[in-house]
Amino acid sequence: MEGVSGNKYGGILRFSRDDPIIVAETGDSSSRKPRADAERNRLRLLDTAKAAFGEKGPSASLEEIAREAGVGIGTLYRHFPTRDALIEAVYRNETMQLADAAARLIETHPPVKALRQWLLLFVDYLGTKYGMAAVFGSVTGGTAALYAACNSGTPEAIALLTDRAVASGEIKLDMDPIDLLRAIAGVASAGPGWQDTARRLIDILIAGMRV
Amino acid sequence: MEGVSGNKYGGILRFSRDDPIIVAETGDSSSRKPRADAERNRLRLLDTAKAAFGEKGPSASLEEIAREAGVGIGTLYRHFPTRDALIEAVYRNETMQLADAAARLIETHPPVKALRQWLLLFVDYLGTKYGMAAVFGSVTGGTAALYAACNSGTPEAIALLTDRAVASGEIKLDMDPIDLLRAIAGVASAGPGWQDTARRLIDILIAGMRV
DNA sequence: ATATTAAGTGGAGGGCGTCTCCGGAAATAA
DNA sequence: TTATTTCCGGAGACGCCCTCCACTTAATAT
Repeated sequence: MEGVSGNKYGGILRFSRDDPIIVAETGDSSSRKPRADAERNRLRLLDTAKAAFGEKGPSASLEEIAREAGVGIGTLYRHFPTRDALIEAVYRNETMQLADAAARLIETHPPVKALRQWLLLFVDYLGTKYGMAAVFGSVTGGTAALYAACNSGTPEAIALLTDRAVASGEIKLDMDPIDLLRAIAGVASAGPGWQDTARRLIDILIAGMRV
Repeated sequence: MEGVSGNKYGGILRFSRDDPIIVAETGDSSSRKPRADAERNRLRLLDTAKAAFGEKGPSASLEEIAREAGVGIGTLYRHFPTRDALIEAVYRNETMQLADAAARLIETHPPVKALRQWLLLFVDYLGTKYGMAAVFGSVTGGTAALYAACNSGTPEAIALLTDRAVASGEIKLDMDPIDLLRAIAGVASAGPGWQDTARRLIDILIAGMRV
């Protein structure tokens, strides 16, 4: 499992180092002000990458992304040393909305209904972002990419929802709740109409978790 | 649907001796006996590819497969014009065992138990064939590969099982049963220990389908 | 305004993959 | 054996990943 050295994407199976991405001006006092062109290029790359992943899935060509963004391939790699880093950066913003929605649903809905509602939102979300769905089922990206894409509050969001529902005594769940998302994303590889299937699956899952 | 259409060479996708499906024998009596070395190479390729997919997933290098099989890359492409064609050929035999198991379970177990038992078998199967699990969630291969890998009786097998369970009035299911497999395969992208998760998921699914 | 300097740029290049093409080898039929 | 047909196999064109480093340029110091 770990020894897969023949992988053509050298960095894919490595976990990303801690967060080079968030700018977070935590007073690193000594240094000079960051260059303006660097940040500009970073944003251009993110924009282009988002579009590319959206329409070609997570294995879109990085060279092409750089070309379309009008920067050299070296610049892309400087900003995002691995494909995972780029994917993570792209979807970080995106998935934050899901996390926010979770907080809102918790305040306005009873436990199980909130959970169900959020899962439905998750399906909608996968629907609007083809690349996103692919990331979840990705083989190329594997676990690393999955975790990366999730590290924006999604695990916490669903954990919050399921914990509350469990605490209310209405459901029981003896597995990592993120696997519910994996299961849902699993049907996203089906053809058109998968969203209906996904929604039915949600109801099955919730019914199956009820005590 | 459009994916596998690269079949410009006739008859390439013919399968081995006891395959009643494709052979179809439409009186091409005019031609000579197929060459022995061709069939030999085809089998060597299948063997090697099975091993390669098993340990490196469905994106294993075709060049390496050809090299290990001791044939030229051209020969590989002659027999299997696309990666999907090779994957399909490899897993056709494999999945037939699952279909057989379904028939057996139907005769020896009550409806729901048979279904559950078969799903557990499916998990075991994914476990022994890493490549197999990857195929289900594959992006590279996409839908085409998925369908290809499934076209060996797996859809029929699970349809049989679920139909029987539904007919018995014990469960209800308003979706393509193959999506149950997709959901299960979805958690296979998780890290080590995913098999336990998958088994718990099965129980949740079955509980959720109960009327 | 000019010099200084370190961060940032971009593309050439090596390695590996996919896929096509076709001259030549090999097996079958006569 | 010879003729005919099928099949082999690797060279070659091209794409992608990723590294490396000579050069550029924005931010500072003078």
